[in-house]
Amino acid sequence: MPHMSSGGSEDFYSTDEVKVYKDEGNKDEEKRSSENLTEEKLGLVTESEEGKGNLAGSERPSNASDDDKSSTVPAAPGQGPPSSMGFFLPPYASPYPNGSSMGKFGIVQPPYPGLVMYNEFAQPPPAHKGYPPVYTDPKTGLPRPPMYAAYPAPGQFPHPLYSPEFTSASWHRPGYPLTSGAFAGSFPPSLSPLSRYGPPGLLSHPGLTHPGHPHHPGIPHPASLGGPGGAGPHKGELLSPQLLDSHRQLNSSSHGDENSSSCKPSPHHHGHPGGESRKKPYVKKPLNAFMLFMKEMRPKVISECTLKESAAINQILGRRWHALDRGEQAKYYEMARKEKELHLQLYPGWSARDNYAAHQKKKKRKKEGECFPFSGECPNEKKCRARYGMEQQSRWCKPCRSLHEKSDQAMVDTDQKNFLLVKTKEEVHSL
DNA sequence: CTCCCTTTGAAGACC
DNA sequence: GGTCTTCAAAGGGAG
Repeated sequence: MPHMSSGGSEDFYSTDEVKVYKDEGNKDEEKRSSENLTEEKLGLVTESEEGKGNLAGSERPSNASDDDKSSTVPAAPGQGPPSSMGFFLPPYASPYPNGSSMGKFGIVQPPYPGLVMYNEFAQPPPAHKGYPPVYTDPKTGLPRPPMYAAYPAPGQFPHPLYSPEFTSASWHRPGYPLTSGAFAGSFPPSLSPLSRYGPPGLLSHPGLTHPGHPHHPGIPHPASLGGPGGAGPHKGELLSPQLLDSHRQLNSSSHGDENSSSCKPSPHHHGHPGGESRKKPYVKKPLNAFMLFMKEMRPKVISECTLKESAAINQILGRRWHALDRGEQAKYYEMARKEKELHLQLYPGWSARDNYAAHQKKKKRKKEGECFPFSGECPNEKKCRARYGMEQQSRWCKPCRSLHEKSDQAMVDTDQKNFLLVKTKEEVHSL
């Protein structure tokens, strides 16, 4: 990751880069990027398809050093040097705060032979590696291991499976905050397709019903717990009877003690607007490559600058995404592909359309957001931009133009801000 | 309390 | 088939 080696912050203050991604006046660049990206993406998937082994080989140089890296205490997010690209450390902790984990899965058996298990990550780190600090979620007050902690702190999870006898597997324990987002916001992308979804086979595996939670099926499906309630899909008809039953169990068991907090809706969870939908969990869309990347990189970016607004963070992440080379992006495309694959297997009848209905209100509002170039009403800049393109900005309505200028300026501001932050950090560091 | 912002990608809707 | 819209995550900000 040579381009990230300077601390991953160089992109923060590259105004030019901002324009590349933000100023769509740079048509050539955009077009190139767009076209090539499409091609590249196809290539990436194919590439990763063809070279699954390669992922661990040529494409895994950063991961390839797992062993090397594992010789040191793994850094918690934001603790490691920025240049370490910590997110390429094997962040394969499972996302499931209720104790379900990739590790458990690994222990039992891969439910889908077709799904490649990245066995090199299935090995726990040596015991001497220690554990990263455990943070406390300021909101929930619950212990919150680093988002991407590969090695959860001992004693943080009262789950029996985390007891010493499971030590060898417990390093897979979820390094997740028990977010109110009902796991939705808590899984670290993993090269494993099971990073978000509990192994379907385990969902109703009687053998995995753990003693503390007799009705707990073991591993909830994050996507299925998309609703703030985090209790399971309401699209029961979309689930297999097995899964449905599991989710019912989940609902009735309320996730047990330590996880009950995950059922509390978050004020910031916008998964499903509208009061009623808040009570009705649903099957979420599988994350795409960029979403996986964002999830992984967000804490890192946040730790590198004081920005907290997601919009700003996402802009940075967007630029970083473009800055990734093929190999690195390929990992995320591969992860996304597996996510999708697993999602499909878990919810064969599920369609993204299912979630549209719950957003009708929002949808309607946006639909109403038509461009009225002369009335000065245009709630969505992209309307004019899409309609007339950057070449004909003169045809854009006023709001669209000012919005566009504003967003450009915002980007510049953000970058200047970041530049100052980075500079300050560097100065402080040099002292 | 709810929605917006902001990003990219995937998928569905629509013409 | 091309274009548009919605939704995935996230959390501060605004109304």
